[in-house]
Amino acid sequence: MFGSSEKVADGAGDLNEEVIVDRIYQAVIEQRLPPGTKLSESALCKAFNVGRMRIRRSLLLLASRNIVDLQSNRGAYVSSPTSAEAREVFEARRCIEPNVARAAVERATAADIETLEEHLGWESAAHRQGDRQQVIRLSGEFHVKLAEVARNHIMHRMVKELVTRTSLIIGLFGAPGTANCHDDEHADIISALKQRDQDQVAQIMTHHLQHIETQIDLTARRNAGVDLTNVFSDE
Amino acid sequence: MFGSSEKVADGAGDLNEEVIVDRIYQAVIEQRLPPGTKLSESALCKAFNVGRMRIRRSLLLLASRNIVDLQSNRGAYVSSPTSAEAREVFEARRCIEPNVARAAVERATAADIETLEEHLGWESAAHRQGDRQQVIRLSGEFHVKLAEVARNHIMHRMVKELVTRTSLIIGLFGAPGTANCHDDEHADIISALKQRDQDQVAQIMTHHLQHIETQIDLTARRNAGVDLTNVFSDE
DNA sequence: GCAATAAAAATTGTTGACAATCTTTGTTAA
DNA sequence: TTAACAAAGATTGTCAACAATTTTTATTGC
Repeated sequence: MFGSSEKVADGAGDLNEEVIVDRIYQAVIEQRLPPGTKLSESALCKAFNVGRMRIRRSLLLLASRNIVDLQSNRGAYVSSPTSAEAREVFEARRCIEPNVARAAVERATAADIETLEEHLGWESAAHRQGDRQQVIRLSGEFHVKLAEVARNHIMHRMVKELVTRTSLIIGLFGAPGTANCHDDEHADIISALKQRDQDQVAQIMTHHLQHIETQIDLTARRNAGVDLTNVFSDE
Repeated sequence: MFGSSEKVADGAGDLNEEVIVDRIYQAVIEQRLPPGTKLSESALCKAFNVGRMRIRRSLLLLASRNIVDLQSNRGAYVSSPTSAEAREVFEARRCIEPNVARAAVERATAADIETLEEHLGWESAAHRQGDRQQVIRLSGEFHVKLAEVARNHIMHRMVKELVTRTSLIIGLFGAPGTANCHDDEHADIISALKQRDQDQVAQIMTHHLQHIETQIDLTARRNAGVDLTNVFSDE
């Protein structure tokens, strides 16, 4: 329940940049790291129990994905997308994800579909139990997992970045308590996937993304800051 | 004509990572840095006249875009895409660039079209003069400039990365002397752009990308290495 | 009490030295 | 001559100390 337990928990230790970047991605997706949160080097060093260089490299990578802003001599902050940037993110998703879904139809194995259905099960379970954080995490991850099924590393990486940024956008512009997605639309996607109907999958995805975009309002801006030590504790 | 002139030329100096990354992108696009070329830190330090840290950060950024491979304890090498990766790059381009072209139709100003036509002029001039390196550079850049017209930073960045990787792929798999694109197809794109016909622009782009993909053969693999000091000299 | 200023603390940026690893060179023996 | 091995050299990875900047705290004057 405290940051340093990171090291204690898996004493094997020495996480590489990829792991650190991924953990921060996760934290952003789950909205445990709201936009604007300062990511100080020393705090991250303690949280992940690694040297400062490792952290700096991780922050650079996150900045190159627009997940954090690196301000000269002032430190790293979780990115706060502007409304213009938000529009770009959604446009990019509308361009890419329907095609990702198409590719997923082409390449989905029975095991893939099973995995997605299992995921959907978790999603609706979290929804029923009112576990908001899990709902957020799982609904975002659905898109990433679908991109995995598409078996294109470039697009997978892209979707991961876009989903993460969407989480930030929803955190800033969405109505409080709004999740990323409605799981029933995810169910429709899986259903079309099983029927191997590329056009329909693409169409549902397009509509789904439009739906998400509808749920946000580009005016009000919440701010927030959290304690890093707690964010990265073992749950 | 030699590396250290870099500093002498613009003594203002102190290039930041963005500039260094961009210059290496350029060099890769123009195939002055063939796949497999070792990018040793000391050589780059001399070439750009910056400290090692700056170079290491730049290499990390390039690695995160799959332009260079970072091998532990062995150094950085210009990426040598496998045939599988090549397929992923082309698939990604087919997914993204037709939509980029569509967006460009939506947002192109008269000035934008003029810029593109001017660029096309340079392209055909280079083609006529048989200046292969310029042909390569300009034909790749056309796609990047089109992405600029689309006014979406995410997609612009994406196209830049994909075009650069395509240069590597052509260098490895393409017939020797093959350029990136045929400029007449670029002319068709501009023409459709002027008519504001989104569907047609997308269709031409799709066909154009297929054409590029056709020109490569996924069997033979050339190797090469060059002298860094010459590559980054002022032309 | 409040604003402005100055000192102190904390944080980030950079550099250089050292350790670890790989590569090359040279030597020896089969 | 070739292969295996050892030493030397070069390159990359890491760390700790220092410099530069920002943020916080304390003080002074109004």
